[in-house]
Parts: sequence; C-alpha cells; structure tokens
Amino acid sequence: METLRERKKQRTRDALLRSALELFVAQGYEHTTVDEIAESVDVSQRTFFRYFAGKEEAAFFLPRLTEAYYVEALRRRPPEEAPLEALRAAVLDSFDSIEQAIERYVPLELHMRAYKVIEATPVLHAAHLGRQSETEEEITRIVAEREGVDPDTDPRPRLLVALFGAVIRVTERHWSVGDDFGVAAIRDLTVAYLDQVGPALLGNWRES
Amino acid sequence: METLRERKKQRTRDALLRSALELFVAQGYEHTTVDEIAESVDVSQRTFFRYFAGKEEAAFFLPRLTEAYYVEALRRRPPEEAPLEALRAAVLDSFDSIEQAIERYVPLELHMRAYKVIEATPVLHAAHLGRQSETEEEITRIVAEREGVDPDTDPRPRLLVALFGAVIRVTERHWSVGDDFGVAAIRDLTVAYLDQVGPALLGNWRES
DNA sequence: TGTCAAATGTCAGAGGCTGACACTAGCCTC
DNA sequence: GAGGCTAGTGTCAGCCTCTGACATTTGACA
Repeated sequence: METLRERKKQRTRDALLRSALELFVAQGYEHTTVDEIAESVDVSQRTFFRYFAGKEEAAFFLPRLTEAYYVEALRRRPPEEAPLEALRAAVLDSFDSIEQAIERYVPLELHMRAYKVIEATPVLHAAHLGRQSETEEEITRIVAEREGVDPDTDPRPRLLVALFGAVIRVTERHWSVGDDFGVAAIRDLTVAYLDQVGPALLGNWRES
Repeated sequence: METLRERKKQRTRDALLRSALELFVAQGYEHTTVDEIAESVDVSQRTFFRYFAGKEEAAFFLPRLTEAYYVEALRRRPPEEAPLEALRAAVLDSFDSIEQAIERYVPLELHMRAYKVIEATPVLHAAHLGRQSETEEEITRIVAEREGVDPDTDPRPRLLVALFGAVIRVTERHWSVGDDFGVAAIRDLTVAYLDQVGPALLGNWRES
C-alpha cells in the first residue's frame, strides 16, 4: 500500500467488510441489503460489487483468509509426518497465526460472531460447505504430493481429506452453537473430536 | 390422487419438474430461467413458484426423494447391526428401491444427467451439501437412538454419520465425472470407497 | 500543469422471488 | 343441474441481487 490511491482502496474495502459483518451480526444476513452496506460506507451499490463479487463474498472474506493460513501451515509440516498427523498438526498450528491476521481487518469477536451467522444461516452454511469442498481439493493434492501418490488413481488422499474435513465441520458446528467466542474453545473441541474418530468407527458402542 | 383437480395438479407439477430437468441438462442450470420452464409447460411464472419454492427446489426434488428412501432403509436395518454396518447396508439396500421411485417422475437417465449437473454447478453443489448436512442431522438421531446414546452428549453418532457422509460425497463426486450413468457404477464405487476408509486413516501409506 | 488511467457514480435492465388481488374452474350441496 | 364455495391460476407491482455501458471524478506521473 504505497500510493494514496491504494490506501484509499484498502480503506474502502476494509470499511465495506467491517460494515457488512456488523450488519450481518446485528440484523442477520438476509435482512441486510447491499444498498444498506454501501450506504453505511457512503459509496454506491456498484462500488460494493467491484470489491466483492457478491453479498456472500463479504461474509466469506475472512474464512477464506483462515483457510489460506491452514493450507500454508500444512505445506510447512515436515514430510516425514504421517498424512493424518500432518493435517491435524496444521490445524493446531494455524490457530495461532490466524488471530493476528484477522485483527488486521476487524476485531476478533466480530469475526467470531460473523462466523456463527454463517453457521446459522442456511444459505451461507451451504455456500460455506461448497467453498470448503473446493479447499479440500487443494489439500488433497498437497497430501498426495507429500506421500508421492496420484490423487486421481489412489483414493486414499481424497478420502482422508474428506474424512478429516468432516471432523472439522462437526467441530465448527458444535462450537457455533455454544456461548464461547474464544479460539481456545475451538482448539480444544478439535482435539477432542479428532480423538473420537477411532471410537466412532469402532464396531460396537454398547460394549464400552 | 382422487379428484380431477388433484390429478391436474400432479400433472402440472410433474410437467414442470420434467421440463426443468430437461432444460437444466440441455442448456445448464444457470442459463435456464424460471420463465422458460414455466413457458414450456404453459403456465405462469407465478405458478412455478407455487409448486417449487425456488429454481433450486426443482433440481433437488428427486435427490430429496432418494434421501428419504435412504433414511427409510436405515430405519429398517436390524438393531443388532453395528452402526457403521447399518449405514453401509442401508445405502446398498436403498439403491434397489430408488430406481422405480424415480421412474415414476422422469426417465432414470434424465435424473442421472441432472445429478451430474448438480455436481458440476457450484451453486447447486453447495446447496446439495447444505441439504445433505441437514439430512445427516436426522440420520444422527436415528443412529443415536439405535445405539441408545444421547447425540447431544456423545460425539460418536454425529461423528460417524459425518464420516460416512464424507465417503458418500467422495463417491458421488467420483461417479459424477465419469461416463457411466448406471446405478451399478455408483454401487460399486460406494463399496470400494468404504473399503478404503481404513487404509486412508492408516498412519503410513509408504510402507504398503 | 496537463495528460492518462484508475476508481467511482449513474443508469438501465435481467433474473429470482413475493404479496395482493382478480378470475377461473372443479367440487359439493340442495 | 343451478348456484355457492374454494382451490388453483394469472396478472401486476415491486424488492433485491447482480451486470454491462457510459459518464465523471480523482490520483499518478511526466
């Protein structure tokens, strides 16, 4: 962000993002119109659409960021690690670095509240799943490369990533209905759920 | 469907459904307008929206049906079965009964092609994932009840169902990019992927 | 300072979807 | 079988998301 022009752009986008999230949190995603968001930042509706491809994109700007951090964390894991272990460690790693990244845009709590709006709004939740599904495709390629297998032939990378993603989503969902807005809460839940994968798949629950 | 009135309604809805799927398959979901669908059946746009809550709902009418069949098949599994085994057997069971159910509405091949459109259209795929996520909630309750555990306390039912759903989705995705439109192909793929869950979760792939 | 390009605004319009109201056509009773 | 009732349909007006086209403003930079 060198020139004045670029700084202005940045400020406009940040303001739009922040206003959008605040409005979503305050009055719900569906009850917030793009006109409202634009007006609250004093730009035209058209300008909003030049910064965000759609209303959804405003809601997903920060989730996108955190996913990028996760992918980055995964790329950094040592190649000797077993695949599942690398996926798990990357999640825990990324939790740390993400907080500051978020704060560059909005207060962490606003982000957390917005995240709960995503989980609670069916159309947003669906879009969220769709995006995650795309991310999983990227992660699949990373895992396959780590292990030196072909993801189009060997089903294991895609399957492992899908299974892992399922655990993450159950965790997010569980977190989203709770009252704890902190990152530590998600972290603990993630570990707890990952540890339950074995028992869940076990044949007989009634003997335990 | 006793009265003439009811028969007419049924015919209108069936015609709308069929026209919609045909248009989606022929020219793509996004390039098909509701006006087009309505016009091809010679009713007003408003009438379309009285039969389907939205354009999406037309695309998901049959997937909804097949999911209902799956849930029903699961309910019928003997209670002694281990949970994962019941989920697996229910999928295979339901494949049989679904074909005829579909044919009551449209030719099976049209349905299969429409299904590929869902998988290939991002906005539909996302909505599909959202709906599946809701179905998983229902399945979770069924599994929890079978096993006599509380799904709000014990993480295993929800986790198992999420993991199982992940395998199903990978299977669907794989099938959707292939050229085989038959049901047998999905069935075989399902079995193959389910058998890979263990190996995928296994620590080290390089030793095998 | 004047030129160029980037950013924004304005306008028109497509497409999804909804509420309100009028009208048409099966249904049911007498 | 005529007439009242009501479910189903059409019409219309309007909101909201999103896009293309064109005009206008405002930094950047020689």
